[in-house]
Amino acid sequence: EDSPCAESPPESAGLVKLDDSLEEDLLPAEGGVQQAQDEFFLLEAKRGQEVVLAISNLNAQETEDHFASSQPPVETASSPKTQQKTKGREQAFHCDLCMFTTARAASLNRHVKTHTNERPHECHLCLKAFRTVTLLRNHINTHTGTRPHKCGDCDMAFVTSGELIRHRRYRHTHEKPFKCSTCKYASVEASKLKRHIRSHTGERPYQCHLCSYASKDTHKLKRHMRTHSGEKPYECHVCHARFTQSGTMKIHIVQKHSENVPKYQCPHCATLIARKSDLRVHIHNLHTYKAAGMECRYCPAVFHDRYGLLQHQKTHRSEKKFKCEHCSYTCKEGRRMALHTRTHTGEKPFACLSCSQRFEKKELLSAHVRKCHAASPPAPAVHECPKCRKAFSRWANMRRHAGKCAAAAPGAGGRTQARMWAVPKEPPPHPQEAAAWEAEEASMVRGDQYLGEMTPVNFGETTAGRKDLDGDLTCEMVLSMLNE
DNA sequence: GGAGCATTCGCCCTCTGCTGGATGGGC
DNA sequence: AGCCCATCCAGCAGAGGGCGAATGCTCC
Ligand SMILES: [Zn+2]
Ligand SMILES: [Zn+2]
Ligand SMILES: [Zn+2]
Ligand SMILES: [Zn+2]
Ligand SMILES: [Zn+2]
Repeated sequence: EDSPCAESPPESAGLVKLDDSLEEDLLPAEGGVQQAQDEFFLLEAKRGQEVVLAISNLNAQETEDHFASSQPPVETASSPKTQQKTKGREQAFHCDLCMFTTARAASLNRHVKTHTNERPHECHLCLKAFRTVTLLRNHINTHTGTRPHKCGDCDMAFVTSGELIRHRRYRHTHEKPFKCSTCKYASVEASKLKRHIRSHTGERPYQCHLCSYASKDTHKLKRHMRTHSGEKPYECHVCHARFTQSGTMKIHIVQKHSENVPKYQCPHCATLIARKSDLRVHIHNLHTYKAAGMECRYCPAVFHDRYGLLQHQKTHRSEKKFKCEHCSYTCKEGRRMALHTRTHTGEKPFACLSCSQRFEKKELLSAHVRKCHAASPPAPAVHECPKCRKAFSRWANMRRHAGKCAAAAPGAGGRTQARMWAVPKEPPPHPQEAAAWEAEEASMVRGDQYLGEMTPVNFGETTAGRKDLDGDLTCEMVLSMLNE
């Protein structure tokens, strides 16, 4: 019901960015294999084992999840969970109505009640019913707003003690008992570690039934489904444009409906660019060393970065070195002068194949063909990348893509089909997006030296201008400045 | 049989970053 | 009069954080 049309709650105020990620002194990869044994082992040895086993258990646990969940997102794994209760000699108790199995009769009895929906304890305020009085009491507390377990460090309060403990770990103590055995990630909840481990294994258990996409968690699949349904749940409250994701709308509002829009300053030229990723594109296209030199259009000078080339070419602006010997026409390019000379010589190199008329310029010929020999007018004009066969509506955009496509799949021989979500067989170590940032060849500028510096600059402003960008102005700070 | 924990499920949020269509100015 | 291309922009997927509630389990 509450359509997420409006702003996000000012939740991000207390956004403690990284800071305390001082990365300790744990040795990185090699020493980190077993780094998990620390004081936690002493306190909770049992859970420590679970954590260490997390990766190898993942598959079995996952199939269990599918059994347990009401609608399994993927039907593929009908793998048996037979082995799990074979530990004891006592026989297992099976539920007749579902796959539930347990070693204790009492547990089975309790479980069966979940099928019968037997809920003797009814709320007198909303008529909802519950299995036990504890659950009823907790429910009534949500009506009355009584949350007996209050946090001592903030003003939040909770119905159960477990919720309070978890809250304090998230917000105050930052205790993260579940540690990844292959990297430094740690989480408050086991499910978060499980989700994280999928980024190591590449496992994607949640398969879209309409396309080849599969995701690593349910929310991403749900979000993906909007690409099939066309649903756009988020609406800009100013111009009523709609968006598929909240973050996209947020960027829209900042960029279109607020003044003093934050910009990112290129560290190599005066260009200001609205989006950080576009600044990356800018740096990649204009400030990256190209082994093959590029020659100035007007003189023999050669450059290895496009920005230098463009700057240089501007210095030719007022020159007119080429003068037509038949008229007063002047220009600065020999190539262009050659075209002009045709107007005097009458040369018409472009012939129409249909009617043998000849034209002096290519544009004239194509205009003629359009007008006189228009067979099928529209011709949607699909341009295909020669390397990956992906189709583009515009030639220029295809070229832009093809340039990267070469670098992206160097040895693949040219058959990197569109973008397959089939589970990668050999999982990438840790597909951090920042990796794509590397320039393919020796770049004039080393990529990593920007990542920390690309802070937006607020301009058109008195003191917050571009000089005091001494590294500490984060995007969040700028945005909060804009909000008042 | 509860009470009182722990564990799991489910939902929703934010931040991040790349991609390619669209646009507009320069040549 | 077009082409090129740098930038704008929305689409969309990546990772992770936080909470409410159901379910499981152990002990009394
Ligand atoms: Zn608190
Ligand atoms: Zn990890
Ligand atoms: Zn799909
Ligand atoms: Zn708007
Ligand atoms: Zn620049």
